[in-house]
Amino acid sequence: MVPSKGKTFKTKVNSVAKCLLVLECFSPQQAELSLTQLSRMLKIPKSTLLNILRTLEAGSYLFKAYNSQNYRLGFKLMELSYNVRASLPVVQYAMPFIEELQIRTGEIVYLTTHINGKVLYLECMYPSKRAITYSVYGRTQYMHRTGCGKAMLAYMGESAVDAIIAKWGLPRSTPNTITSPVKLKKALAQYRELGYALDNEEDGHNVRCIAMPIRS
Amino acid sequence: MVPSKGKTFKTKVNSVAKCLLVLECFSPQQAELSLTQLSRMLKIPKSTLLNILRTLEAGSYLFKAYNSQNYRLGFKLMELSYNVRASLPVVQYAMPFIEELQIRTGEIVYLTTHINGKVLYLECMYPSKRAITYSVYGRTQYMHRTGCGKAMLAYMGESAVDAIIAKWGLPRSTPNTITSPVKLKKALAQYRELGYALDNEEDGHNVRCIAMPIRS
DNA sequence: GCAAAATGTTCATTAATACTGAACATTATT
DNA sequence: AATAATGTTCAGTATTAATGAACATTTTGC
Repeated sequence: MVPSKGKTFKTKVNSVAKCLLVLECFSPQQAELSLTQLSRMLKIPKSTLLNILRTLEAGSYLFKAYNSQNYRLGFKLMELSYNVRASLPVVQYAMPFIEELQIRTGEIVYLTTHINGKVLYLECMYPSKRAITYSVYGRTQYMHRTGCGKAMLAYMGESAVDAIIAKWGLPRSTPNTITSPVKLKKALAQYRELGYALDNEEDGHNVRCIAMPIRS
Repeated sequence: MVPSKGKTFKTKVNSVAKCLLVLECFSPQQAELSLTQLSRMLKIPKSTLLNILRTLEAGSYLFKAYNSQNYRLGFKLMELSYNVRASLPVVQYAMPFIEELQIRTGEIVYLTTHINGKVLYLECMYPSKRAITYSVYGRTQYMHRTGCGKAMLAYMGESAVDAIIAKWGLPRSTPNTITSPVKLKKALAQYRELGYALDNEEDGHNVRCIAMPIRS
C-alpha cells in the first residue's frame, strides 16, 4: 500500500511497479524525458531502465520524440483511457443533467471524481458561444482549492481528509486559497450545512464556482 | 517487434509486457473482467496474474468493481492520457483551423492520427447546435472504412498498407465497405490524385465524409 | 573542427524474484 | 446443503530481471 521510501511500491511484482512509475514521471510540464533523466528521477540504473522503456515502447505506451532520443507518452494510453471512459456509466447517465444545468445557468459545468486525493475531471460542458471546447477530460487538480474538490472532501471522514492533507499539503495558488487545515475543516463543515461547496477565487483569479456532491 | 505467437511480446521485460497485455484485454464491450477470464484470455496462470493485477491495482491502473470481484480499468489511465494530449503540440496548433473549418462548413470536424494500423481520434468539433459534445478523444477505428483512415493510407507505402491489411483484415460494416485489397488500392490511388479521400457510407449508414491528410 | 563530456547501448554474470502448481478459502450455483 | 467455480495463499525452483563495466554515440565547449 504505502510506497516504501525511495524505491518502488514493494507491492508484488517489482518490474511492473517500476514501469508504472516510469509512466507517472511524465507531465504536461515534462512531456519529454531522456533515459538519464528518468534514471535519476527513479534511481534506477540506466541499463535496467532501458529494458523497461523498450518494452513500453514496443507496446506504444512510449515513443521516441522525432529528432531527439527522448521519450514521450504514447498513444496507447489515449486508447486505453477511451475504454475507461466508455465503460463509465456515470458519464452516460449524467450527461443529460449536465446539459440541462449548462443551459439553465449559462455557466461552464464540470463532472468530476477523485483519485489518490486529487480531483479528476471527467466531463465538461461549455456555453455554446464559447468557441474552443477544450477538453478537460483526465485533468487533475488539488482538492482544497476547487469547489468540486471541497464538495467531495466535505463528505469524507476526517481521517481521509487528514490523509489527503498529509499527502499533498495545501499549496497556495491565489491569496484566497485556504492553506490552513483548521480553516479548511471549518469551511467543509459549513458546506455540509449548506449542502454545496463554494470556491471564491481560491484557485484562479476571476474564477468562482459552486459545487454539489453526487453521493452513492 | 512482432508478438511471438501465443505468449507475450518477447521484447525484453516479460512481466512488464504481460501487464501491458492485461490492460489491453479491456474494451467498451468488456469493461469488467474477472481473474479467471483474464487468465484464460492471456493463458497466464491465475497465481501469476494475481500478482500483476495487484500491482496494477495499487497504482490505480485497475480497480475492483463495486460489489463484484471483477476488475476495471482505473482512473490513472485517464490522468496519463491527459498528459499525452496536453503535450501534443499538433492539437494546440490545429485547433484554430479545426474551428474555422467547422464554422465554414457547418459539419463535424475530426482530427485524427494513426496507431498500430488503426485510426486514432484526437479531437473533434461539433456544430454548436448539436447538444451533446460527446468526446471521441482516444477512440480507434479501422482505417479502410473511414475517410480519415484512407487519407492516411493513401500516403503510406504499399508495404505498410499490406501490413495493415494483414494485421486487421478489411472487416465489413456496411454494404459499401471496401473489403478487397485490390479495390482499396485503386481507391487510394484515386485519392492521391484528388488530394483528399472520401467515405461514402462505408462505415455507417447516412455517414459520408471527406478527409485531407496533414503531411509532416 | 576537435577534444571532452554526457548520454545511450551492449553484454555476461549472478543474485534476486517472478513464476508456478497444488492446497486452501471463499463465493456462486444447483 | 452440496457442488462447482472462482479467488487466494504459499514455499520451492528456475527463470530472468538487475546490474556495472566497457563500448558507442551524440552533444557540448572551446
